[in-house]
Amino acid sequence: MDRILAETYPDAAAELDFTNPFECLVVTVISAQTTDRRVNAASPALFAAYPTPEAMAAAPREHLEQLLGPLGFFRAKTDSVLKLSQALVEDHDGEVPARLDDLVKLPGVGRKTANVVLGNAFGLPGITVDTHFGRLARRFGWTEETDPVKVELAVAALFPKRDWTMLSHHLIWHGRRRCHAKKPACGACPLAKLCPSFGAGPTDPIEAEKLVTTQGPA
DNA sequence: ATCCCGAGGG
DNA sequence: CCCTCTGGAT
Repeated sequence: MDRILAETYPDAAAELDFTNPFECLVVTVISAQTTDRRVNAASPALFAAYPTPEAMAAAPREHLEQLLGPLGFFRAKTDSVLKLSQALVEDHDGEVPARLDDLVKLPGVGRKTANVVLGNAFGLPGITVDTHFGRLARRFGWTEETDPVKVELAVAALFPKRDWTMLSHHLIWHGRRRCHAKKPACGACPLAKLCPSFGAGPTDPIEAEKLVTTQGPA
């Protein structure tokens, strides 16, 4: 299945430059409620100006707001990256911690963001459980999403190679290119044969949500 | 109108 | 549980 996704989303590899933990962390934080295209457009200038936690912690708020403007929520995001950088400097010696417990204690970092950093920057078990993945999970009827261990087990069964870095990005691209919120491209979906919502099941995302008994992934 | 690689606060 | 933060693409 890893191979199928790699062939289906060849461009996902090009987007993979999240081995720098700080960049990975900041990019994920500012990605909230925004599209990856705008994040990718804004990121080079952001990290050219402020490549480290120390530099970003000392950045003028006005300049950050200008850089983050096109993303939306720019005041909240400026606040987030400033507080995040300051916490990294003050509490973690300017380094991004590689443990889930430490990551979620950082201001503005929740479980989704922490898992992205673990999976992408550190190569540890941690998948990108974003809204894209939420749709996929609902379609597959995974109702234990709130238990991250269950989610990881389910995904590991689907992707036995467990290349967490590529998996995270393939799931993102799968959400972007196939498993849309509205009008999903089920006909071109590489997971169609495995998806309970394909064919007999409802393909409309609103109908598919009725399949679950609990909330989506946290 | 709806949604996007969410988190914090009430 | 609810709400707010925000702008651009479709």
